[in-house]
Amino acid sequence: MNEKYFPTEIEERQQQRWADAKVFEADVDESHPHFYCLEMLPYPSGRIHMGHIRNYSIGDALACYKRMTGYNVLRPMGWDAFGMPAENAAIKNNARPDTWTFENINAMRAQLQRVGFSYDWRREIASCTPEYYRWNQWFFIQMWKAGLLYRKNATVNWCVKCNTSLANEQAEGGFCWRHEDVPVELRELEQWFIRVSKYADQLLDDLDTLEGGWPERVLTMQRNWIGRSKGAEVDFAIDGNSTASGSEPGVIRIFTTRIDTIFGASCMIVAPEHSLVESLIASGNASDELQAFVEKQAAITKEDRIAEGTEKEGVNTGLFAINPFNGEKLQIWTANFVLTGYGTGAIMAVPAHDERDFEFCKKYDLPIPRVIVPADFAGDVNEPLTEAFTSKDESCIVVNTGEWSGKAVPEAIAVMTAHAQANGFGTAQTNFKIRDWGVSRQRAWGTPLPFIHCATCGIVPVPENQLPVELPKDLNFASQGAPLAEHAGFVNVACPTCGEAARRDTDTMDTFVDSSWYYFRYVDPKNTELPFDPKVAAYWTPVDQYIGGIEHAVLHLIYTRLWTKIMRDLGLIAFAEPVKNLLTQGMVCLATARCEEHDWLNPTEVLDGKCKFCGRDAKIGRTEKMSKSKKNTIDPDEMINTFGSDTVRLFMLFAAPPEKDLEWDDSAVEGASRYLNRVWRIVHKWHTQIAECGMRNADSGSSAAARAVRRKTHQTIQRISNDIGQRMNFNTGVAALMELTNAIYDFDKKIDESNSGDLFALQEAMEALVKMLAPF
RNA sequence: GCCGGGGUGGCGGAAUUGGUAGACGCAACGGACUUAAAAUCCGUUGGAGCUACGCUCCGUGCGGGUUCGAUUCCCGCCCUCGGCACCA
Repeated sequence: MNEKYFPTEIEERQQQRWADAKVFEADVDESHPHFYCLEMLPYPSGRIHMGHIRNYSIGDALACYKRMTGYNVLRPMGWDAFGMPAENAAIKNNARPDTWTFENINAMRAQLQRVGFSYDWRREIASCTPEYYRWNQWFFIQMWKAGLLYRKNATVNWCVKCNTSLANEQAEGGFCWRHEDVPVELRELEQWFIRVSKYADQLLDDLDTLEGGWPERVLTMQRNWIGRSKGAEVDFAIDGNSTASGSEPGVIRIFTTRIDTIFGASCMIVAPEHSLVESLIASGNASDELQAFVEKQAAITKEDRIAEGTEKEGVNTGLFAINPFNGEKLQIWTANFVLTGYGTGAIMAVPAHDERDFEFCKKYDLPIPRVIVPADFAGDVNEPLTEAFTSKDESCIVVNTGEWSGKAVPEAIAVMTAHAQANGFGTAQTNFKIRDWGVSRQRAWGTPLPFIHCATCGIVPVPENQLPVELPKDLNFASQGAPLAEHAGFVNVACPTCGEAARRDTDTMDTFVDSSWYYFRYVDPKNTELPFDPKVAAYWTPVDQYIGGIEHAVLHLIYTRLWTKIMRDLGLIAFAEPVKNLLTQGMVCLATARCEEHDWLNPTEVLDGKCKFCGRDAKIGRTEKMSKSKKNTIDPDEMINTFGSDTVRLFMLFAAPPEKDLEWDDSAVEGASRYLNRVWRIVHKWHTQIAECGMRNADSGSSAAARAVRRKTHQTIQRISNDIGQRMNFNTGVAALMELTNAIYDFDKKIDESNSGDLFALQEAMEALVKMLAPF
């Protein structure tokens, strides 16, 4: 037996047949259950890489399985086509970013088609086309009208490499999301913001409805990022006699989640940037020590100040505040660990029940009165604590707290908040870590903001019948300035309201706007009246299965959830969450190799542990995510030329469960290829005979061997349904098919060709095998 | 420090949630076919032991526990990978 199949030839022929038969095109069809299978759309960088192939192979297997089990499946693909690399290429070559982008799209589309992914290419979108981005502009105008979009002067994150401002989500930990080694600067800029705060509660609460469908860690990351804390703001009057001038009574407003511990307040602490400190210094009444401390803190970046292990430091301001609950006079300090930008920038320090406050008050010898004890507490409340008591047990009891003593913590919080409210010195308050989304970008290759600045009318939205505001094709990228602002034909317009000369907004939108709603456009990609027809969207959406990388856990995936809620409020859709099930696939990894002389080496440049170029030892490093800079990449095209796309896809689905990282292994790829050849050979050995004899009666003289193979066939069908349909464990599904193949080979040795029952069992097994292999 | 994942052969990983641990594959070794090689096929492959064509014991990070039975459940540790973290 020397037959071998030639994958490239077969695949090409088959792909043509699929295209001719339009098998992947799906439209609204109420007679079938529907399934929306979506993968995160790629940025058109120029080349498809293995990470893409893995992502789309997972989606393809699922989509194919769903189609085969009777679903009407929507499976689109598109391009996240605005962004920096195109603009950088334009600057470098003084060329047009659209030319670069579309060349890349064409190349990458051809690659994807060659892999044979089952996309409905009629629905392809590219976010940089006016047909697409006009709806970004339309959304912005709707949001502006609804008060969800506003403009303000703000301190924003600025990446010098991107040469633009960034949203908070894109500057996590003080570094740019695209340039992880570039710390962001802070700049004052007038910017557009989307009012995320209005949706903060929903964004958090609705995460509960995703439980089970989304990975726990993504839910956790989002919960952390949204960062809700419920508490109260309380005003502490500043003791008038304590100010040097005696003329400035004022208050300090603090935020606390534990108003029940207010009798345990030992002192007040404000941030060094707090207005109280500022005015104290301005009035000349600050001590030298205080002044020096504030200057010192101002010189330290926020990241350093909150870094782990930074010792708590503070200075007494000399002022006093009055505890509104018991009239106690408290010293007011300033300290490095109290930050502006969270809460009110001022706290009451309750050292007995907060570790940070404990550390601080211990250091500066401030009192540590205890006001919370466990329900079964039998000791002496006034016994000094050796550490903060921070139990979150709801049965804990409030003590030494006047009329509220003896109440359990939750009740104490409720009634004490009510008391503060009733007496006008406090209110219930919820704080969030998440901030409004700064969406302005000082770049030219993005969606123009559809607003006009008029000296008399202020900000005027472009009338909807004038959309899209198109990006000029003749921008000058050679100049060092901002191409849009320098383009007179773009900038200078008549005000739509008064007709006087006015200026267009010359910033563009964050590209995360494009990806926040793109998969709604797929359902109705040619619509010229609306972003999409709500009726068509009602059929296909929400997305049944979304597949993509974990890196978007708090970026894209939080923005798109927000956008969905906004679209719901605009009446376009009727649900709050866009994605029912999320799969975050692991990375594709490979060992790195490094030579002293030639730095990172491609695996093909290492021969027997030596560098191909100089013969020095090539050190094999850790396996890491494939990346160009480390040269540990494998080119999908090369692999497909050698083995065929079916082998590459089968290997990726078989080598690891989808959410785990996958280590590239050449031998295992060959194993996948061997397996497909094995299937091909056994089918070719028998297919003529089977085709000739047709279906046989299963009962006629079925042998023990035939019964065994039939049992295996049906067990395998059961396993595949479970592995793909329920668990999305493609690796065990492939293993099941390999077992069935082995069983067929066993049977092949025992088969009695004159026994029609044997032939039937063989036909049934092989037909089932080939069908079940199709999704992979 | 807090919240999640996870720890199983030489390797990637199974065990569909309390019922034969190591499926399937890779690598390795032995054999068949071949003048030879490739390809293919067959066999062995967690460890130890034995009176050895079968059987016994030990084995799922460590120590206990529940159970007729534990990789799976409970208690206490260790390690590891993510996320969060002076958030008041």
